[in-house]
Amino acid sequence: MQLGELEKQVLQYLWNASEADAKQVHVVLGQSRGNSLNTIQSTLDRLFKKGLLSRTKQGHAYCYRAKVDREALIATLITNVTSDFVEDGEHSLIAAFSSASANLDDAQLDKLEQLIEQQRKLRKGN
Amino acid sequence: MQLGELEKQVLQYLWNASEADAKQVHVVLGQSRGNSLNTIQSTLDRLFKKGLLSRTKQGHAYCYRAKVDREALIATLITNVTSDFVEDGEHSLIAAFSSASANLDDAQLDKLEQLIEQQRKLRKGN
DNA sequence: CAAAAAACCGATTGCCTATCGGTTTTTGTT
DNA sequence: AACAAAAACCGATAGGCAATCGGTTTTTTG
Repeated sequence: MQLGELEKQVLQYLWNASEADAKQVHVVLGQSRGNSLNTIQSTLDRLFKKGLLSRTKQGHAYCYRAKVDREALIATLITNVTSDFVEDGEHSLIAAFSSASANLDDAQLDKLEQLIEQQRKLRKGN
Repeated sequence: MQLGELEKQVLQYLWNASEADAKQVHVVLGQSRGNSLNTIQSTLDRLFKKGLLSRTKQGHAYCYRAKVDREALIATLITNVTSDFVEDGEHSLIAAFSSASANLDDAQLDKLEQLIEQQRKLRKGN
């Protein structure tokens, strides 16, 4: 799945705003970029069709919400872009880590280890 | 940077073959997919221009080699696709792990931890 | 130097985002 | 119910990139 510039900005916006209709998004993004309300509407619709947003009729207009959070989207994008290069049984994140680990600083390594521990504890509980 | 289907296959091929000219790639990939030699040549050229392959005149024809290995490419792709979503100082892998950790099985968690350790040792050495 | 091989150029197709104009459908108001 | 305004929807166009080749130019080699 390919994301365009405007689509990314809309997503960012909705992660902050939690919800908004086309008009609101237009005021913030469209205005500054010089887009018409229509362009914003199309973009919201495209994101909706891609399953990245959910929407509900809120009286007058559709009210959009991000359906995936930032972390989940990042994970999806990584999987998509790497899947053709990853072997069976190999998880793309792990393959990715193998290649990117040198770019992580010590603090980030700590953080990751910490997240792993957290995940382990979570499992024991179940 | 966007990679097409054929481009990916060519890369995979070169990671295994270590080096090859258009003709050789064509025999293996083009034949089965029904591409002309020309298509293969264009693709090799496109990958070369993208900096993913290097080439040298080997007597008669260009001899291509992968300039980046699988892991490095994966790392690059991940960075590209996620860069708009990660904050300064944050690494996309860690953001991704936060959301994907639940999908990793125990063995994979082990593996990851192991890789972290390995990376740590590597650093102490320097 | 001439034939064959390889490289290069340019055009076409297909897919996807961005962008809007214009039409239809909904809503909210008399 | 009737209408005007708002919102949604449809369809078209432009731009970017991969895939695909035909055809021409340049190299190589006998």
